[in-house]
Amino acid sequence: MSKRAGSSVASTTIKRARRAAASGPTGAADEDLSDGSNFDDYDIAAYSDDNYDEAGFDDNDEAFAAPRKSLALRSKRPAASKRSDSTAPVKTRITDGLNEEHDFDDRPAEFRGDSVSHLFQRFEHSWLDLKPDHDSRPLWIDPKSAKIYMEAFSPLAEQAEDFLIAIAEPVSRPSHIHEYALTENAMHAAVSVGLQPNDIITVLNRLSKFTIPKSIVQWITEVTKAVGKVRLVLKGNRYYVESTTADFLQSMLQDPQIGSCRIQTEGTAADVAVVKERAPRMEGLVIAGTGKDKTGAKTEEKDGAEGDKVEDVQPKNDDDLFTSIVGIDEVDVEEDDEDAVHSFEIPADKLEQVKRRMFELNIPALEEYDFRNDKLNADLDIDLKPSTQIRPYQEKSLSKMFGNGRARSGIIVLPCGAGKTLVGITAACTIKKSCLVLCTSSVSVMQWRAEFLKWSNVKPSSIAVFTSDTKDKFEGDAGIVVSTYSMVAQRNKRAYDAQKIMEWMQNREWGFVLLDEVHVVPANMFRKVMEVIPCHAKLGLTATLVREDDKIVDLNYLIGPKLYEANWMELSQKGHIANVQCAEVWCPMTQEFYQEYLKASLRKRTLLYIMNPRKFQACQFLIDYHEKRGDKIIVFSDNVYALKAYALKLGKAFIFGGTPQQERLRILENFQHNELVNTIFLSKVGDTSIDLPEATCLIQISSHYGSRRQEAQRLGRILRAKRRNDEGFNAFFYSLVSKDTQEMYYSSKRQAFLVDQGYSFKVITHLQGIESMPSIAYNTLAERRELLQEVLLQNEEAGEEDIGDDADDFVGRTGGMHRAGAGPKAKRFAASLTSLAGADDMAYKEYNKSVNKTLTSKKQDLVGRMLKRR
DNA sequence: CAGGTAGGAA
DNA sequence: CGATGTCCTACCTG
Repeated sequence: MSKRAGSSVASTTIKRARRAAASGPTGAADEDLSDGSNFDDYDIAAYSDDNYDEAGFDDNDEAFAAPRKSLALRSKRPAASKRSDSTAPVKTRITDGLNEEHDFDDRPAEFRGDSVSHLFQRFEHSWLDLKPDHDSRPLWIDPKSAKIYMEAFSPLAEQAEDFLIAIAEPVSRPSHIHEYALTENAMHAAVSVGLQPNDIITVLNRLSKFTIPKSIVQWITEVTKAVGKVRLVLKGNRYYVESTTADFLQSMLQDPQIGSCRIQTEGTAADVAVVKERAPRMEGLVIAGTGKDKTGAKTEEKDGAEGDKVEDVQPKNDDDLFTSIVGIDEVDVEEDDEDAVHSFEIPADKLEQVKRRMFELNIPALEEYDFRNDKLNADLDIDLKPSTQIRPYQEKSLSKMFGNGRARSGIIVLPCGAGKTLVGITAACTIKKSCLVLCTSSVSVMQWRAEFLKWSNVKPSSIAVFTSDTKDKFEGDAGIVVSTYSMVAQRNKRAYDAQKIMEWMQNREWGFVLLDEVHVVPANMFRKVMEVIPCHAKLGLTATLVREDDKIVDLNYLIGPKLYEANWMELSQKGHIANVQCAEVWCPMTQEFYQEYLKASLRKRTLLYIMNPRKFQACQFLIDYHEKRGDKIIVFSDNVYALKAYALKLGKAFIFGGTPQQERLRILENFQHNELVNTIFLSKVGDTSIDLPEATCLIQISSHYGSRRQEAQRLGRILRAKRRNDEGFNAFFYSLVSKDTQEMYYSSKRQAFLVDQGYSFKVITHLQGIESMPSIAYNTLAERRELLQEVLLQNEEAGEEDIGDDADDFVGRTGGMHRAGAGPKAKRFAASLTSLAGADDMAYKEYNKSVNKTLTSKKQDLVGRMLKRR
């Protein structure tokens, strides 16, 4: 277990280079991003007078009055006006600006060209020869950073995107220019999905505006050299490492870590057992639910694609797409495989170790399950109901999984509400073996069971539920078990019957494990699941493949490569998920609150900016506005005190962790069906593990801690809303932020994920008509003072408790003990799988910079200190 | 059903 | 740079 992720020196260098490149604002390539950096409007003077309305921009657009900003900034850039060829220089400007105090934009354009040219050298690409017909080719490839920029407006964009998804990791996909990164993981995944390195290079070359740089070609060749040569298979409940070339296994066994894990069979140590076997092809396999309607569904999906210049072939299905671009015929990718397969055995408990080591050695193990030829495990009688039709993108993701007739392990990333469950169920119906479904909460356990019964014809007695409440077994030889991660990963004492079930589960061979919310798996406890359950194939499902620690890369060897990631914007355009208008509402602090804020300790500040009366008013206004429109509104607050305070003041129902199950159901029932209940308040419970009815409007009142996952998950709560597709936007997402507080920092961080998915956040500094709203709360100074007193009192109480706790700490509090020294050291850096889902994030740095730029010196000090303190 | 314990998330 | 505090979940026991 070497600490240093032991990739080769070369790859480390590439990683470093990539990291350096990633420290630029990843999305800056697209003009949408400049909307994200709207801090140029920042005006610190706003809170010195209590005049809330003056800062407003009365640009009335739908419900919003949003500032039209930053256009000036863009036009100030030098030759950058030609967007398509200027992405890199823009990045440079911002990146270097972070390290230096001066601001390039202050100088006239004609001077800047010269004085900063040295900064562009790294990104100077004019030496690359554009092809004569470069206009019709959509890709720019940066030889240094291995980033690819795609012109999303190109006629070939759709095809290019299919290709890029397969070979690279999407970094940012706003409307015009999409950014992808070529990474080792993506390459591994591409090859394991069946593409050959040469084909990748060929297609890239065809789509690129200039001949691919040598460095990229070399890198691709290098990285993919060993990929796909080795498989990991489960046979008769034993794990084997398998390859078509014995040499590979021999060299792998030279590695001490892997060699020591090998189970010695009879014969000399150097001898590798040879098994005769031929890998099956895709032929004959039909993914359930796709049936005959395949072409019909495809045409619907493809109708956005316009004329194709390069190849005049309209691809009929996914495989054809590649071949039509690549120009190779139905050549099986395993053509050069020999019929003989060599293998050696490893024990189950060394599985993770071996997989990790292989991953480090750049020989990622393919995990494929030849389920059609598995005679040992009983078949499960399950099929999709005839009425069930899966959508094109769901089929596409599954075709990645079953591409060669076997089931590959891997991860499918789909936005919430896009039918992840159905993808999982379809996969289970295709494999038709015993299946284990793992979820994070017991609510979703029940949901999964219900969905299985809804979409498939599986017998209810074949689906067992295994939680602390219910401990079933299924009837017959094969079946489905739905359970929670913690149930399976439990390492403490178990209840007697739970123990029984666990033994039963461990002694059978699972054909298929479905991992819901797979981003939780890298957590220390949950990864244990992988050792405990013997399974052939694993499929991870998630909407947000991000974590705020660096563990997301571990999924590469814990589960497998990312097989498919959907483009949110595309799904939204095609009407599969709602079209959401996102907005950030800036609420100035009132004078008296801000005074306290500046004095207060870190903890008090949180409450102060959440309870900001202006924010409350904004919330009240938005609720009123959307209720009148007939929207169903969910209000989120992380802070329970604020949640209660808001809800009680507005007379709305609220649910938090302490709400009993009965009452939750009652409230949700009312919210769903009662015309009079259109708004509910939710704490963190709403993020996961509550089956929320459909809502069309979402308001966040406290959004501290920059959790991108949470933000995306909350947004996902309204993606299902599709009722009013005719009106353009059919869902609304508001973040209420107290101006000039730490909230601004968190907010920008949280938005990074969604921005990379292509969402643009409008900034609202003034809500039209708020001052004329009759029943608006806290409109008098007296009321606000009273609220302030209450908040401060609340803080006092909390503070006193804290002192008590601290005193206990000296004695040694058990609560704090179990954490001490337990956690592994997590560092944060831009790593492959992370950035794949849009994890690279720079917004906050820009924020700091531009804030300071606009401040007067005295206040700059103040705010500077304030920002540093966090 | 309450209370305890353990764990995750940022 | 690590510990921090809070909220929430799940499990088990009495």
